[in-house]
Amino acid sequence: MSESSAAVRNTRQRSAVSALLGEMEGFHSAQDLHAMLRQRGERVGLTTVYRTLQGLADAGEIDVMRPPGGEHLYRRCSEGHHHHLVCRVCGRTVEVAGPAVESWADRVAAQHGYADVSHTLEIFGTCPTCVR
Amino acid sequence: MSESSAAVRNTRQRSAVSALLGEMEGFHSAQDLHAMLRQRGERVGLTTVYRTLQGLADAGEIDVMRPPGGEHLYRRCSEGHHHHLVCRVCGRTVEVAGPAVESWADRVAAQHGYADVSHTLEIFGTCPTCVR
DNA sequence: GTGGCAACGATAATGATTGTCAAAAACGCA
DNA sequence: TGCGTTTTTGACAATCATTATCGTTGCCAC
Ligand SMILES: [Zn+2]
Ligand SMILES: [Zn+2]
Ligand SMILES: [Zn+2]
Ligand SMILES: [Zn+2]
Repeated sequence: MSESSAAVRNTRQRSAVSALLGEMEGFHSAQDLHAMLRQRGERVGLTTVYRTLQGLADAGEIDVMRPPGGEHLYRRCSEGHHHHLVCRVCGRTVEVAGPAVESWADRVAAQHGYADVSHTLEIFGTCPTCVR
Repeated sequence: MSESSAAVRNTRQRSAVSALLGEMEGFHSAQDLHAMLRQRGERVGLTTVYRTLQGLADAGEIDVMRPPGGEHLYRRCSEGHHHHLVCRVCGRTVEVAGPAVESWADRVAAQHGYADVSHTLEIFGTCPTCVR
């Protein structure tokens, strides 16, 4: 049987990725983060970066965004359901909450008899700094 | 100067793809559509299906959706800005309009000084038929 | 008709992500 | 601190949807 140990081990690599995410402002790709780690002299494999990010995402500790025609982007976020206002240029991100939107989505889905409702919502724009 | 011809030629292949899209209910992938065309005996290359779909999308005649971890999906839609309530199982789609959401997104972006605002929004669920 | 040029399509290339699996490292326990 | 078990790592190969090539085909304006 054995529902033994959840067994999530502390490794140098995991710490490095997590720490890096703590310092980043906007969203960044796995390959970006991997490159940054190498520049810092941290020795972490690309595969491990992908795996770690996926794990953190599954655990709800970071958010994933999949922009049109690009790689997946990751960012450490606050808890709870929220959405993002993201700068197309630099990735700077503002977390936004829209209770009205949430209820609207659920209501619309219910009206059409859809169950197990979820949604995705992202707002894109050019941030004050990047408008030049 | 010549603002000559938009030069969009009528071809058997383009007609076939467009016609097929007219009969489909929900969203379908390029590969799906290509397979359906072949079954009908239509001789259309996969590359052409991709190209045609992309062209139609650029022209605003069809909508594209990029579900998590899957291929791009295409569907012929009505004109104007709208969003989709999509069945995770069968792809059945309802077009929904949410003026309140549109203005909310613009307002939020403006409050933070973001310009050139756009957004993406999709609602997912299980349609009445697929709930069994 | 016919010539120019867009469209086609078989094929190769791309590129992010995932799978593989032997070697390395954690960690509970002695 | 040493050991065995189990997880994690990471170099490399594999996947797979999409895109780029580029010689051929065929639309269509004249
Ligand atoms: Zn910016
Ligand atoms: Zn929401
Ligand atoms: Zn359904
Ligand atoms: Zn909208």
